[in-house]
Amino acid sequence: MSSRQPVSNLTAHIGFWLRMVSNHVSHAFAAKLADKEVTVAEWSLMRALYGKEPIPPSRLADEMGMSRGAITKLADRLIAKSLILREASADDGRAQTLALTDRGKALVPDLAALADRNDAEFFESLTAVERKTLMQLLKNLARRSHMTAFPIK
Amino acid sequence: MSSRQPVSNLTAHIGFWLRMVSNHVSHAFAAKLADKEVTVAEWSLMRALYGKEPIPPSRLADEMGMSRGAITKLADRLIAKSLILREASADDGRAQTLALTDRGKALVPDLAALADRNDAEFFESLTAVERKTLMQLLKNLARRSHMTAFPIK
DNA sequence: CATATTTAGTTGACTAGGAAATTACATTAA
DNA sequence: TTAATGTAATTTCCTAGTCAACTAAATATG
Repeated sequence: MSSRQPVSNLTAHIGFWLRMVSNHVSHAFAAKLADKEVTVAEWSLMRALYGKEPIPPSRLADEMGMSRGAITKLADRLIAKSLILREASADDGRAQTLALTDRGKALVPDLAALADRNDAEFFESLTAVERKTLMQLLKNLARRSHMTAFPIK
Repeated sequence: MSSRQPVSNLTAHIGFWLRMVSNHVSHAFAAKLADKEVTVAEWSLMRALYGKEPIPPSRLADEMGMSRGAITKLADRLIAKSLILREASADDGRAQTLALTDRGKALVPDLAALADRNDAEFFESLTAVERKTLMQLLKNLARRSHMTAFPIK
């Protein structure tokens, strides 16, 4: 039944190029973060905590698009590095909250600068108009497909 | 030293939206492939073999942007599913080659159809002009940053 | 031509995530 | 007010990668 279907070229898909570029950008960012001994997921969690009240892991899981189990382990690693801390919630005996330590708070601006630099590095080869167009197209796609969680992987 | 740097919003980065959309597209594709009991990496390897002479794992590693060890294991899984086969190279006693089985060859067009459908699903909300613009911008970025390996993850 | 080096592939230890089971607490209903 | 149900987080088991060590074969060198 399937033998007559033509097999389209991979590179004919927008998704192909999207993944190609996205992966390279993420890889380059991961390499920059590695100098600070932080992973992309760790950065993402720290950024989510920055400038906010302590947040329960379940909310981070939703925001970051990861499972709760993954957040537990990710938080464990950040706690081991003294970048965040976990505290039992005052009002709900089941709940925990996560918050940046002073060390964590101090590190976020450095990492944010790396993120800025990484983005600039890849996209400054486009004109200002092209960048705006690209951003707008991507935002539209995200909105129309109801993409809400922050993209980690 | 870092305390006065402003911390830019994550959503200000093109890379953020790129990753958001790319991850959603890939996830949706993975779900479609799952019905056929194939992973994205498995599809990618099969597609790389399709319509070609047997290929050494080392070349697949380069093309797919994965380590050789990963290709060994990925190939093991595909062999277990009788979708590809591994043969010793005639001329080089160290080398192996990988090729699709008949079953594998027959499956590729089905999977390619899923890839087509997935891409259409996400991007048909754009106009033809917008799609073309997006594709072109991504291709330019890929070219300018010398992205060669196929994007797997 | 014997030995050193390089190359192809595999294997093992480790990392990071998901899904389901588990634990502990909270809420609802009888 | 006790039992049933629901919810928050963690733990366990599994998958799929990386990197580094290893094996075997090919090539280069003294």
